[in-house]
Amino acid sequence: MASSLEKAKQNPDSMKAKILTAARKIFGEYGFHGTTTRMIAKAVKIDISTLYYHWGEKGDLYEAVIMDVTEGMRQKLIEVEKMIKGRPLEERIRIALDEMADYLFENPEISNLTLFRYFTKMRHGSVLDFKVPEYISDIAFSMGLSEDRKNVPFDAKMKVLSIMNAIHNFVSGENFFRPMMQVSREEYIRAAKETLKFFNVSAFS
Amino acid sequence: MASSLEKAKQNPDSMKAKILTAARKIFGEYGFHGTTTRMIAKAVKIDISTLYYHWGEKGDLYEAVIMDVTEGMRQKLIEVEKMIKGRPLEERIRIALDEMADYLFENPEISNLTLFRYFTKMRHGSVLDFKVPEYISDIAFSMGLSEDRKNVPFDAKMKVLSIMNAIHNFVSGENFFRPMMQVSREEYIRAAKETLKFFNVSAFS
DNA sequence: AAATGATTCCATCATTTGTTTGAAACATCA
DNA sequence: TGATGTTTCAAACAAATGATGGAATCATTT
Repeated sequence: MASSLEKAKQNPDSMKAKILTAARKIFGEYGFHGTTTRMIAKAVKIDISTLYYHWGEKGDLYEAVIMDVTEGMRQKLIEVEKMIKGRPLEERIRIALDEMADYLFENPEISNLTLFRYFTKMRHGSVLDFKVPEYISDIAFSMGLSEDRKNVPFDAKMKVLSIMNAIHNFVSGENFFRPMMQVSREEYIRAAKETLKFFNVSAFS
Repeated sequence: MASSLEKAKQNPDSMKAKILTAARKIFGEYGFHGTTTRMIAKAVKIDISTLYYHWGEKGDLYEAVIMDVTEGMRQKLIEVEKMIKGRPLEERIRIALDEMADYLFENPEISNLTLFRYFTKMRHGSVLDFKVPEYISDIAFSMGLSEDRKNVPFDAKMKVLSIMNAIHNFVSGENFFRPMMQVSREEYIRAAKETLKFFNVSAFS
């Protein structure tokens, strides 16, 4: 399925991979409709037809981007789950929030694209909305909100959604919020993390 | 400034107002770039040139929409502030969350448009990013997070942002999250409110 | 070196999209 | 009624955008 994507990621210097990387960033900033194939081609400094040669139509490239960031998140979540295994709850929460925030602040397109997907209607209905439910359940289980990894209660899922979105909000909102607060990036990230902990640590105690 | 908008809102049956209402909804669903003037015209069942006759260019209509929803939020917040005045903190939080959630679930375009604005770059830089800081500060003050209405500490603003965005997330995310949870709208709204209270009540105690 | 296949670009097309023009329909009021 | 101003629509335009064909370039193999 993702063999085209996988091949592209194997060598990050390949044209296909470079296009994907640029597309990730630009789709993340402007959204699907706000992005033109020409914008992406320009960023990679190639002709637009080269882009089409490698990825086909715009929608296919977008789909590849979504799969790419989804896979990145999945990997990171597995990594974090290993880090926190066995520790006491409060520590688990603190570490997980820290790690996820760092990861997303370094890759803000992930948050952007994720929120885009949650909140925007695609003009031609997107046929690509699987997988989210999966890792929401995984996180819920990993946080001890559910006995059963597969059958996670509705309320637990809502909590996980709330936490994940809160992180995404601070990451994606940086460009809007930070100028309005007039703080440095470091200060902003520090405060975002603290705010996240403020709400989450007290809630799970 | 908004006299054109005000005039339109005076008579909700006026063509100008009908266009505005449709624009609110469609811009909310598809975002600025995802919306075409033709989509809006079609929704109102008028010719596209009639739309231009009343509102001028797309960007101006969008701006009017943003001002409209912003004003709606401001009004609602004033209303809520009056309702909760003098009550104990926990009650204030519960009522405020309930009220704001109800209001936004009834007017989801507000949440959509708000989040869009926070997270999306406009291709031609939007010159319209005032006012948000204002009412963030107002809420912080009203919640007792700041002594001074005008000079609200950074961390308090971050908390308010976090709360407001959490509500917006559930409202705007309904179309994505609810099918994935397989619950009714009522059930979803109930759970959203409970989740909001779960995080916020414990945090402020 | 020649042949083959892969990659890139230039030029171009068809559609969509933002916007305008000008004439018709409608309303208002002298 | 007729004249004047307002609102509406059909038609058109220019620019932007998604997409493609074909020639040129580059790389690889024989």
